[in-house]
Amino acid sequence: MSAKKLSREFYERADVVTVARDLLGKILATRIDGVFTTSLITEVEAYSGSNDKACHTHNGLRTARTEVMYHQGGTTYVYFVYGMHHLFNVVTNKEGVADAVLVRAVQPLEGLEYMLQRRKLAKADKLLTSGPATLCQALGIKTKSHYGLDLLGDTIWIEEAAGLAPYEIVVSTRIGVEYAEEHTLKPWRFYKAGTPWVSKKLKGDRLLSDYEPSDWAG
DNA sequence: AATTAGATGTTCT
DNA sequence: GAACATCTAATTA
Repeated sequence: MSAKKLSREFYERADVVTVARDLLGKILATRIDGVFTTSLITEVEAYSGSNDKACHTHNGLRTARTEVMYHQGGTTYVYFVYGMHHLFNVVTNKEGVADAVLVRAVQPLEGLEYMLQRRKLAKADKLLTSGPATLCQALGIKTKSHYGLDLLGDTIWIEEAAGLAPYEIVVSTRIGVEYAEEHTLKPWRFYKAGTPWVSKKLKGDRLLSDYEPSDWAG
């Protein structure tokens, strides 16, 4: 593989929405429990500490759970929800600013048989890794050992994809944040157009090239 | 095809 | 004690 890890500067950029969009089409690699996997990032959501009621660090909330969101860009933020699921996030922005990108779906590449094994599935369809909790299962990501890791390290990292065909991006509202009031309908979710590796498609989703901010007004 | 219910435990009020 | 960046199986049509 002639792959190149994304730089610290990539993650530390100030606009988390832009970083989220740029993470689409990158390679997410893990070496966990002796198993190497790679996958293509196909769906993401941005969460902003400074202006987003859906974000765990809204209002500067700083607790044991959210601590790593304040670390430098390129750190992993893995947390446990609903009593049974782990979700994987990429911390962005500079140290002290708590933004993150939730990875919601990936397309399996290498290590497919191990992903199937971990998910106890027989076939590699979208059930395998389309959804923030299922992809963590498939990749072996767990809160305890994978919280606060450096993405420039060698357990979980993200690479530039080589020779990727051009693709369009879909803009959408985020999933499962109905409690976030005026931020519920913000267009901060992105996925690769046409791919089956997406958790959900919503009415109102639009190609980025056709997107008008007024589409989500009101 | 679309909707609903139940599982489960950590975190924050 | 309530809420939770979810998934799956079961139910309704």
